[in-house]
Amino acid sequence: MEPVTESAPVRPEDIAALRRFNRYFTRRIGALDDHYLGQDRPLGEARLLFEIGDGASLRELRARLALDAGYLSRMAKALEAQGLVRLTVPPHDTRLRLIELTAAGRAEVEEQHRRADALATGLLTTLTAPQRTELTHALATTQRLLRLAAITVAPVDGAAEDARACLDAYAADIDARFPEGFDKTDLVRPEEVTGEAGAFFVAYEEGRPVACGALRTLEPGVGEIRHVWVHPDARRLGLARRILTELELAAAAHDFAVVRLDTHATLTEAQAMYRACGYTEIPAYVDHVYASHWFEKRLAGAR
Amino acid sequence: MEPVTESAPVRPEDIAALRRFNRYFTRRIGALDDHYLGQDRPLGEARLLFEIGDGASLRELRARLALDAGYLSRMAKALEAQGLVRLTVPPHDTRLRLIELTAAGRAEVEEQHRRADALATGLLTTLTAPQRTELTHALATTQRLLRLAAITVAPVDGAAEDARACLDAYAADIDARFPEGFDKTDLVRPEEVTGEAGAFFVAYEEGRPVACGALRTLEPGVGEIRHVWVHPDARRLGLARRILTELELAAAAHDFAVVRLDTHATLTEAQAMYRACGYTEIPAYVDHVYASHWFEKRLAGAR
DNA sequence: ATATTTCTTTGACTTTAGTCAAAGGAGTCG
DNA sequence: CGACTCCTTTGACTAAAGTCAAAGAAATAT
Repeated sequence: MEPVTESAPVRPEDIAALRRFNRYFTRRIGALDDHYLGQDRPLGEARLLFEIGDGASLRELRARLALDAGYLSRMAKALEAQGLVRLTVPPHDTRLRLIELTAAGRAEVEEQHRRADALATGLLTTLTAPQRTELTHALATTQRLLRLAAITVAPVDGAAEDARACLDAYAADIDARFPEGFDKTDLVRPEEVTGEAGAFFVAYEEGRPVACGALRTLEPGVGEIRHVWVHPDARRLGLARRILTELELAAAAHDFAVVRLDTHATLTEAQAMYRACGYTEIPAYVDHVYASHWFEKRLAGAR
Repeated sequence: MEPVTESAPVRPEDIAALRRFNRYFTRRIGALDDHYLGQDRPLGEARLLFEIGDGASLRELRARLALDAGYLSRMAKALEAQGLVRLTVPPHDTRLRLIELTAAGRAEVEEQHRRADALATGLLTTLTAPQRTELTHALATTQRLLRLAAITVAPVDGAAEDARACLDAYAADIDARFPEGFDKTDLVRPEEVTGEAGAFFVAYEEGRPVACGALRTLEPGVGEIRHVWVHPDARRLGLARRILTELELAAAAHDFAVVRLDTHATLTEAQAMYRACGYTEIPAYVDHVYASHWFEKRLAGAR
């Protein structure tokens, strides 16, 4: 299966705007940043130092920064020789190396932060207070949409690791949020969301699953949307809506004429979203302890 | 003399927003771009190729890209050996080298453009049409404010080269725009905008003068603001307003209780700006052929 | 016309960044 | 226990990026 999203052709002016911005930004700001941040230190080392944070294993850093093992090993050694980091062997797995900042290393990172702050401050001082606020809003919007754009939604098997991870997180979320708790046996079973029976989608941001949604057969011709969940870090991006769209497309492809779903009374934003997406409230079609509102949408595109 | 702008302290949340964005953008988008753009070619060469455009001298490129002379010379030779550029000697100064793209070089640059377009398109396809529009607006706002933030306004001598360049551009602008034309002898004389008599400000973007404004003594205690001009490429950023603010601060520092200015009937945006900045329309205080509206502002901060 | 400056080229380097493969010690799984 | 996998280290490279200084040819300033 491939992604099922269909979308309008991208307008040239939007492409041009993005490219113009990209060019301006990398030339003017990004370059500055790298230059000031590194100062005396090679950029690679500076970046590594920065990424260590409160300690990490070389293995993690290698994955995160996409570095060659040998290259990283040597950089770590170089930083150790400069007294900026400490390399230790974790007792639970002596193959690994933990790397953490020494006091000197922490001072260096803080100096990096100070410089970056000074750079940002220098830029902002020339703006008036309302302009700064406007900029902050525009940056937030830009970042939100770029993040959303970089997230891909793909159909996955309900039994796949990513799917289970999302469902577990979903269950834990619900369980923590509602006094009724959440009974894990109430989750969809993999076979309910596979092939003819239904569908399961996972959204990925930089390779990590950050949202999911399930579609299963409620009765012939009627689908049920369940477990629409978004990782806390990825909320307020408009991701739930995208998952919903995918699920509806899948529902149409499964020849469902109608999809239904239920939601909890306290999730008012979710309810607002469903309404905005064309759902109408209906009487209870099923009884879950944690459900208190039921919605339905008639699908136009069923074949 | 130093810049006279006084401004509110920068709020930490604005600094944080800018840094967060910077980090996200350079990591996610900027990096991608470089990687795809270069492809088989060293990044340095790819960038150089891109910057040549419709031809340039090595001297220009050296300044623009901040490259070492030797390094650039060698890269140019490498590109020439690959048949992508042609190096010629301009007749008017045989020390210089002009570099221009050959057909093959142009094809290569176009390929770069295509790849960058494809990259941008790929990002944008996952967004809905309204989201794309929203992104484009947010990008435009961000870029406008970042540009504005990166522009510095400095007092310069009225006889300085940059000042004269701005005034010449101003005069040419007016001359082209109004049927009455513009008589250059009507420009302020350097001594009118120096020291006790007045002030002259030039705004710089990446080292180039992009706007100016003059303050001169009209009569004791009364200043006159003249020649507020913004380069066509730097309009709609809010730069005129910034120049105006600088001029008013200078006027206050010169103990002017009042500043006046005149403007042409057709410059309705300018008039709106003056009104928004606290100017009120007054009867003619002087007669320039091209003036048809006169404004005045009483300054609070005169010492 | 002479001195000074400007611009490019060349030689001789160094540093940074990165790759690849071999090797060896530690876990893990059957 | 043995095979296999994982993680790091080390050696041996290469390519890219960049620096510095000397030198030569042309323009420009005095």
